[in-house]
This record gives sequence, structure tokens and C-alpha cells, in this order.
Amino acid sequence: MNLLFKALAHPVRRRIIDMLRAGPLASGDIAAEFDMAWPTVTGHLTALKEAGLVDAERAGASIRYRLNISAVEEALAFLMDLVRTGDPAAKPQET
Amino acid sequence: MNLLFKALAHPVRRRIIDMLRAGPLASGDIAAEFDMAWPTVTGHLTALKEAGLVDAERAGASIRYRLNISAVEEALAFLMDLVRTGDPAAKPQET
DNA sequence: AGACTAATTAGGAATAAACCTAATTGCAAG
DNA sequence: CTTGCAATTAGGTTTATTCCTAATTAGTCT
Repeated sequence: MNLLFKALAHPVRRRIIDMLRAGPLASGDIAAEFDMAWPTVTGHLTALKEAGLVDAERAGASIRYRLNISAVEEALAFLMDLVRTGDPAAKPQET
Repeated sequence: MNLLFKALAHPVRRRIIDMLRAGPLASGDIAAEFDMAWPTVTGHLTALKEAGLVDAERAGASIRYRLNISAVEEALAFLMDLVRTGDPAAKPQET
């Protein structure tokens, strides 16, 4: 949970997630989109992987990163719970 | 957006949010729940305030913190968008 | 005013994060 | 087997975060 929100707390990592919505991408393709050194991007990919937000698999010479939706859903569930019980207009008990 | 996820990326701050779901609390009441110095908690409250997750207002001698649901909803919307267009089973276009 | 309580601000130390360059590993051809 | 491309790991610097204690501000009460 903590690694998850930490991973989301960086613009570069959020943009990587955004890129991966269209489908898996190679590390190099991702790195090419940013104005920073490739190893820096590798670091961000590692953070995303450790948070469970992406999976990596080797495909020949390159490595393909794929978005893992279920990790996003986990964060989503946390926030939904927060909104539900925190909003006075949405308590099922006191109808 | 960035401050928002950054604020959520710390267990103490998430627990403060959780505490505030039941209703507003004074700074001291919040600080009393943690095993750390009060000024440290003040720092976390400031981070939450800057993220828009809480509002603070003075109430006599004390200061009351209140959860701001709409900021949570903002994060929620971001993640929802991610799940929607990232999930192959949920593309309305290709039915 | 003076004393007491609530909370923040100031300043500083320890730890973690983000970034870089250089060196290394893993695969694929030739 | 060696050359070349893809990507990561290593090592180090800069900046940000987290936490502490001490000092300060703000409000209450007698």
C-alpha cells in the first residue's frame, strides 16, 4: 500500500503508467519519451515494479513492461473507502 | 495532483485522514494518537493541508482539522481514468 | 499583566529519493 | 567468438523528507 502510493507520487512514474495504458512497451521506448538518462528511467520502472503497478518480461533483446491494473484497483479501493465513510451523505446505516 | 499523491504516500498521513472520517479533530487530539513529537505531526498536517486534503480552522484555543473529501475524489478520478482506459474489457468503442 | 495550555515555526541531523556517468550483463547476429 | 544493441547495476552527488528539541505565537483565564 505504501509503495503503491509512493510510486504514484512522481510525475514521471504517473506518465509511464499513462503510456502503458495503450499496451506493453519496451524499456527503451519508454526512456526515449523522457528528457533524462536511461538509467534514471530504469529506476522509475523498478519502483513501479516493486509497487506491483507493472510487470516486466524479457522479449528477445528487449524487456517489455506491462501495466498491472489490479494494483491500480487496490489504490482505488482504498480511496473509495475513504470517500464512502467520510461523506455524510453516503452512510447506508442511517437512512 | 502531485502534492496530493505525495501526501497520500505516508502511513501517518493516511492514518490521519482515516481518523478525520469520523469528524473534525483538534491538532492535539491527532498528535496524541501517534508515538512521535507534536511538531512532527504538525508537519504532516501541513502537508495534508497543502495537498488540499484537509482544512484547518481555529476554534478558540485549539485548531480543528477537517477532511476535504473533494481532494480525495480528485485522486479517485485520476485512478478511475487509469483503470477504465487501461482495461481491455472496458473499451466502449470496440463492441 | 502573568501564568497556563494549544499549536506552530525555527533550526538541524539522519535517512531516503532522484539524478548523473561509467561499467556491466544479456541477447542476437555476423 | 566478437561486435553491437538493449537494459541494468554500481557508485556518487544533490536535493527532499522525516524527525527531533528549543523557541515562539496565539488564546484563555484569573
